[in-house]
Amino acid sequence: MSETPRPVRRILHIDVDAMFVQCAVLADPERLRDEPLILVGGSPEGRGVVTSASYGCRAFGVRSAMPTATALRLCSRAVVVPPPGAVIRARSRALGALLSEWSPVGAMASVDEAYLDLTGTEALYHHDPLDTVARRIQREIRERTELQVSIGGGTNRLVAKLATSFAKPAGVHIVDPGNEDRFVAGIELSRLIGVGPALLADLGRRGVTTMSALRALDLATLVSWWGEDRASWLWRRCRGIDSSPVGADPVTKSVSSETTFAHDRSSRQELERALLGRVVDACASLRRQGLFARTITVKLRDAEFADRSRSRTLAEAVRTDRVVYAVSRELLADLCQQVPTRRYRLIGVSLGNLEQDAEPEQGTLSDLAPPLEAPRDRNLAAAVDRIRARHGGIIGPGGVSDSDRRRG
DNA sequence: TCTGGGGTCCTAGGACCC
DNA sequence: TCTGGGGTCCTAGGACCC
Repeated sequence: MSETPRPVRRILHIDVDAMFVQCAVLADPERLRDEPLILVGGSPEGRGVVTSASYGCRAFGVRSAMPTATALRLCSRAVVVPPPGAVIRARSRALGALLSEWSPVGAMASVDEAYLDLTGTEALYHHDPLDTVARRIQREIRERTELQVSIGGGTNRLVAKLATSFAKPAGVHIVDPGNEDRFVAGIELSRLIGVGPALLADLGRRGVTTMSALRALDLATLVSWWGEDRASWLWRRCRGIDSSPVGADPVTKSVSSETTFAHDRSSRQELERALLGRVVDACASLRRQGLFARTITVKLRDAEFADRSRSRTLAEAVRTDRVVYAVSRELLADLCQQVPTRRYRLIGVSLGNLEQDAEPEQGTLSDLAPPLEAPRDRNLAAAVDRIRARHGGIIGPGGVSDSDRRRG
């Protein structure tokens, strides 16, 4: 079988530097424009953690996911602000729209990062080196969205993303074709995408603590440890090999809402009240995206940080607070019965098995059973959504939700 | 230091069907 | 009567990422 040579791919990974911090400044420039020490995250009194820290704070050792209280001990002069959700979503959309003008093949990978496949656009951009095109894109993003980004580039997504960390902040780092293997060889094992604490510990137990030690192993050894799939994934990964396409923006697979209590809760009543707030929040998000869900999952995290969940898949897809809460309440009861602990730190609900519309099929048994959601249920939910959109989220069945109360 | 909230993907076992 | 293998869906849990 003869293979036609595939063109060398030109992939960019665009990553907004401290996106949440930049957006906080854009949301409140008067107060924050000249402030070098900004922490975005939960309140230090509660159990909040740092979502994003300005580079000024990072110089003090502050990192994201660190408890806010700890971060303030390291950097006491920092200003703590909540995530500016609306600005983040708007700038993220603007970034995505701008990038789509540079290439038809691109995808947002999260609110603050995107991939762009420029393969085939060489003539369009005057056969300029990838580095030159990247800097042009970077400049245009700055001018049109006011966002500072770093850009990594290479022949595949993995290498492009790894390259970005060498570009931060505000830089561009391109790995030339043919240099992928050497480039990845010089990277710390813990920075390899997909290698987290658990895999690192597993490797450590087997005496593998460095990238060079991992790369020295043959595929057969890795297969004997983990089986074919995982072994070949890691074998390719530590050599910078990745043929995955850039693709399109991903479709939503689940919608969830969860909350950590300021203090552990134990009474069923308190848990149900908190659960209702999460259901109202998740269902509103579901409807905003025009979706229905068939699977409902309730999650509890106990004082020892152990998670337990119960889920149920319904015969038809639903979207109203009433039905989702009724099912969630039963799942919670089941969880409380089975789990010996009586103190919980977190409760959440997740909606999965999503569908674009939920028209009942004709001529099936569903004609015989009454639907879970009557049209009037859905109309009521839609009406509440409209009122909430006008007045800022104060209506819910049974009262004010947790997140609404926080907004005050 | 004591651990958020939004997600995606994977695995493994069991049920059920062909 | 006994046995098998593949496919799909569901559930629970866990790893990982931003």
